[in-house]
Amino acid sequence: MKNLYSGIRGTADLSPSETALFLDIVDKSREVIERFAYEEIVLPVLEEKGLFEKSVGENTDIVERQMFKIEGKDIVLRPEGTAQVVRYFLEKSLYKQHDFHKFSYVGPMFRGERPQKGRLRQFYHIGAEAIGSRSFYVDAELISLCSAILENIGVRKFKLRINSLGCFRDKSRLSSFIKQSLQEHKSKLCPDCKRRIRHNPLRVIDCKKEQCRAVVKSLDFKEAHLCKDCQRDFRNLLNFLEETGLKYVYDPYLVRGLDYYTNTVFEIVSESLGSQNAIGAGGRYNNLIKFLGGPDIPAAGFALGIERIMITLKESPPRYSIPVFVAYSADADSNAVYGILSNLRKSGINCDSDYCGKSLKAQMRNAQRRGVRFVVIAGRDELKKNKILLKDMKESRQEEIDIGVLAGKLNSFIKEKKGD
RNA sequence: GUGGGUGUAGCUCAGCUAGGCAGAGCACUUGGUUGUGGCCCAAGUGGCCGCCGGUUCAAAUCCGGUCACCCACCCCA
Repeated sequence: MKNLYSGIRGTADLSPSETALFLDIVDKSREVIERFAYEEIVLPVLEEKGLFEKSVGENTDIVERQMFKIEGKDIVLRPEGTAQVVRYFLEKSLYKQHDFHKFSYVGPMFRGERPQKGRLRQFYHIGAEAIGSRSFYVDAELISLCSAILENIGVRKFKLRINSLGCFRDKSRLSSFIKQSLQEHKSKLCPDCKRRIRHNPLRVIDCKKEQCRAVVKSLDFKEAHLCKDCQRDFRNLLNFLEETGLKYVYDPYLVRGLDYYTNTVFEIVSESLGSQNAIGAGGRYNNLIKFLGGPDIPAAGFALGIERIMITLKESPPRYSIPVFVAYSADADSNAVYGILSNLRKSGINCDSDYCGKSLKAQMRNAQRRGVRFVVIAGRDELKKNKILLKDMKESRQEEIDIGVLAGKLNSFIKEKKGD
């Protein structure tokens, strides 16, 4: 036998246990997101190409070569969520309804990168965006939401790195400062950085290579590029984070690659991830809404990568198992057997049976393997008396009971033995 | 997009250096006195050795290509 089809490169199939973990992460995230009063929205996977060119930036890798395009149309599979939420916000003129909005979303994103650990072509984001306030308390709230989600999920070791790029003017100033001052050190930089000076000078200060780090350190700019307001806001934010007990690492060399970021940028990294070590990242984008043709409204947000969170969690949640299995002997009346199964389900009991005509021994083995607590054994003689055997697998005890009281009995057993 | 590694049973892998019947463990199926799980024992099922081509009497093994996966770079969440 030969498989005719295989999955698309860079996409993943989640097994039942992986799916359980995935859904657990989503559930626990939603729990926290709700507590922080962000409203979940579901947006389409298809978007106009131009939206991302304009917001994420035409010179970014994402836009230049990682977007999946629909043949012959200016439509792409969304590579990220923020631009899309802003598109929705503007299209529905939500700023006319209230001046402040908080949204969250969960869904697949698509980028045509070469697959690697923690890097798929279809991957899932959990994101949150707060639109309409300049307050640093919003930045703090997003960061605290982000870490509360991770804690609730059970991600143990993560680090928050934070920086401020400053407002649009500060950011451009920093950019040209870097560009200029790096020209004379150009020969000392790695080939990648030599290229970066031209189209994305900010990324040079984020380079991990020793040689480049040394050059960047010698520039010693830190917060020098920030205007008074931005400096004050950033200080206030860091102060507040400290007051509320949120640990962070101030990293003046942290840069986010998307064009729309201004002021606060942050990322959450975990060491258990390998080279794709960011589980989440975000920041302010005070100019994006205006840039996309809307009013001058500030905003901030973040996104977490579900697959990357899954990698950091070694333990899967305990596998779902049914409490009841209906086994039967070969000579039992099968209508009666499947009738019992059906009635148990009507009584709200999760249960299963054998559909392959296996021996009773094999059925018992199957039930054991699946972690079933109670087995209903239906034999010909018992069925004739309108009875069955109810076996407690853990206690290794069984008793003969009337079919009429089975569901009630099981329901109270399940309640009582829950968790043991 | 660049570099390196790996493709053999459902899973984890040995076999490849030096060509000669396709292997192990786990899992699965059946059985070990009539109709009962775990532990143990026995037997059994299961492979186009990723794919295409070349060399050879003979290829999982050598050579060329190709695809996929993994890791790193890059990029990003």
